[in-house]
Amino acid sequence: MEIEAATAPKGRPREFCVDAALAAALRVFWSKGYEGSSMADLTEAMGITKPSLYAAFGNKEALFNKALDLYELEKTDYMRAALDAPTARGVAERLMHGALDMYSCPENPGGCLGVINSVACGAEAECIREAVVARSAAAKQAMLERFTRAKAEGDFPDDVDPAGLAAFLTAMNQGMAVQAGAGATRAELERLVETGLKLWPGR
Amino acid sequence: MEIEAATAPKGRPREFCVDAALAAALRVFWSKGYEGSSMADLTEAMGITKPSLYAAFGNKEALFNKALDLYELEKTDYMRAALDAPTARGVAERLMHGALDMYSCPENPGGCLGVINSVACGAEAECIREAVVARSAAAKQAMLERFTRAKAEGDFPDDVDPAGLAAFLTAMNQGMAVQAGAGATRAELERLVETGLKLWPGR
DNA sequence: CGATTTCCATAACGGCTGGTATATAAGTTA
DNA sequence: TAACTTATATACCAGCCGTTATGGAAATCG
Repeated sequence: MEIEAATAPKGRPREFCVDAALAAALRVFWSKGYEGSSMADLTEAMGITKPSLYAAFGNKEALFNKALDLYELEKTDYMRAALDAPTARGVAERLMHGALDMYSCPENPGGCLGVINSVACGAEAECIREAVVARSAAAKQAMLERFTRAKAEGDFPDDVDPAGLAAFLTAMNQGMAVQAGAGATRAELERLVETGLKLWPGR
Repeated sequence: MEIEAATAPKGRPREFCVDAALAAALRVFWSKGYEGSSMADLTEAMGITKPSLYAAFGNKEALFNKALDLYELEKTDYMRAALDAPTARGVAERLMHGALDMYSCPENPGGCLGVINSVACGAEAECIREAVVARSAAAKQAMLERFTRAKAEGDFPDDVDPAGLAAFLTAMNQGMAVQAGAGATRAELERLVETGLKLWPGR
């Protein structure tokens, strides 16, 4: 019956924290990409051995997908929050500033996990790529819907279309990610954001 | 003495065309990235065996650098041409349309060789990454100088700075590359370019 | 012609890849 | 205590990685 949380894990309890290990794995994937991260890199960073990793997470691909879930959960929630801004300009501001904070946070690896793993890869990582691309497509779709509403509400002129604006904002985010991954300083990214917002239509 | 071109290659002549093989190698690197391209992939696409490859090009890294030279030479010369446009807006137009044509040409692999290999990689490909990043930094620097001149010539308002504009255009290019690599259609990229040019300051 | 030089093809190298089989340690339940 | 269940540690697997040694084929030079 056991309605309460399972208080009796029958066998020997594991000696490591699954969440902490997953967070460590995320950092590795984030800085080296899926293909560039070897199992040796991962186990060393996670502080566990290979059998423990396989028992807890399945395999490398499953581990990546769980790391991707974690990434979306705690690293890109600024995106969801941004879409709640009252105006299209507010959305753009929150989105760019959120990206800026994330990409220039010294505790994070440079760049964006999604961009890193969606550009190109060998044959065996193709399914990873597809998974990542699908997620970013969903994000772009949400932006498109938000801007369609914004246009109906008169947030920007008639001669700019919502799809173009969504693609534009996505491109700015991706460009920031690439430049951050290439070693751009926070000041440089700030200039980029400032320029992008200066060019943003309306207000 | 031999002032004329060497007409007497002493030993057995090679049976393949070096330029064609290099072009084939470029396509592989361009679609799979440096790490994702195995020697087997390369030799198969180039139609030669591994010893021939090593004799003609050195090793994988040297082959990549030569492919990168070829890429810059014949795939990104639109960038150099763009900087010669009479106005900053002309530069932006040529740059974006040039990128659009290249990224949506069905004969090319999707994406940008530079972006693909500058985002992240394992330890052994770090030197490749640095080489690619250095080149794109040079391109950005050329753009910065062009826009500094443009500002002096009054091509755009005082409240936008040349560095920001260079970073912005670079970001647009990188965003297009990422989206093209993720499977965006030409129509989608056209919308992105159109929007970007609509937001461009002045005129 | 013979000698020399270079290229091609086969096959192998050590090392690393992601993934496991086996044995032992560390807990719980009875 | 004995029986059971699960985690850990070591060692290992087949397969691929980039790279190279070896042996023979094809050209020019003397």
